[in-house]
Amino acid sequence: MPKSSHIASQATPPDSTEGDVSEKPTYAIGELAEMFEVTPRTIRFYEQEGLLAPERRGQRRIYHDKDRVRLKLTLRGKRLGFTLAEIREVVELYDAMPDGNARQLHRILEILAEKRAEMEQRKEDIRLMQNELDDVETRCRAALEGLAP
Amino acid sequence: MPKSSHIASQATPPDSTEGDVSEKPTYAIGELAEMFEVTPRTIRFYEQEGLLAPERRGQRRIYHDKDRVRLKLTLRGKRLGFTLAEIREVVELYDAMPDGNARQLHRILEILAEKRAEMEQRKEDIRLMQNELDDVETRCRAALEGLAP
DNA sequence: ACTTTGCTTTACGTTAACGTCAACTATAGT
DNA sequence: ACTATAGTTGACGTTAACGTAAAGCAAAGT
Repeated sequence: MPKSSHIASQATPPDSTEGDVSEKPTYAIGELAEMFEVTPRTIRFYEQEGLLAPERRGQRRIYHDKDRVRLKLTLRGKRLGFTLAEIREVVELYDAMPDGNARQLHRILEILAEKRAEMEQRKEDIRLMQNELDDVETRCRAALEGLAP
Repeated sequence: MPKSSHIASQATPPDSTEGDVSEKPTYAIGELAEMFEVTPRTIRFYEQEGLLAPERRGQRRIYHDKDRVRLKLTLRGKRLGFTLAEIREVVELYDAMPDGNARQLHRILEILAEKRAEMEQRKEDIRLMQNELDDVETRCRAALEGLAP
């Protein structure tokens, strides 16, 4: 790849290299990383996996709010035990929406139904897990009572 | 390890090698595996990780209801995105309970509080995720409407 | 001009959670 | 006695999701 030296002939209006005053906010990879307490490596990895597609300004990645939201969704999915592949599947629904034909749209509805079912399962799992925690706590406190009354 | 050939001098009452009629049920590893749709390998691995400790009858592993419940808890934890290490931490609470001293018991209460917080986070994650799904579905149906009215 | 700071790619390393043989053993049925 | 059917212990392989280190660019401050 020839290091293309096109000198930003794009007329991005009052494009200040930094200090977007009253403009749509952009983030460097480090900012985003700190913001979500992940490493830049993680963010680049997610891009490599097709979960993010930030703008490029020269060599650097520029993240917009749209990207920030996506990262948030991704991390949320992770906390719920989804794999990156599964998350990408959902994320791609977003992109596939605007120009989707009928068959694609119906396919999306199918996937949505699946995910919805999984969420219900998770909710049930949480409910049961909380019961367990309650149970352990109760017995734990009982043990403490019977120890030093 | 000398293959100890002590011929089961234990008086396990009407211990039929199989066919426990009206007795506490026991399971072979394969049964348990099928029951939870995991492989025997997985179950052995969980044992190796300290999550299970089945009885041994000779060379074979014998699983009781207690073990079955533990496996169930483990898989539930996995679905919620916990690592085996985290799950073990909770599982060990169970064991550490009966003979726990005051300091240990308080430590358990600490961990319980942490887990509880995590569960709340998960619940919030689910709530938000469901909103997302609702949103996508709405827009998806709208796209279908505007396609073939 | 020089250094710092932050980013870039490339590439190999690591960890968790199993999968996949291979070689062996024990029990049950015929 | 032989075979089929689980189950057993290694031991190495695999995949996902990053970590880590190397080498280099580029804008920004001093």
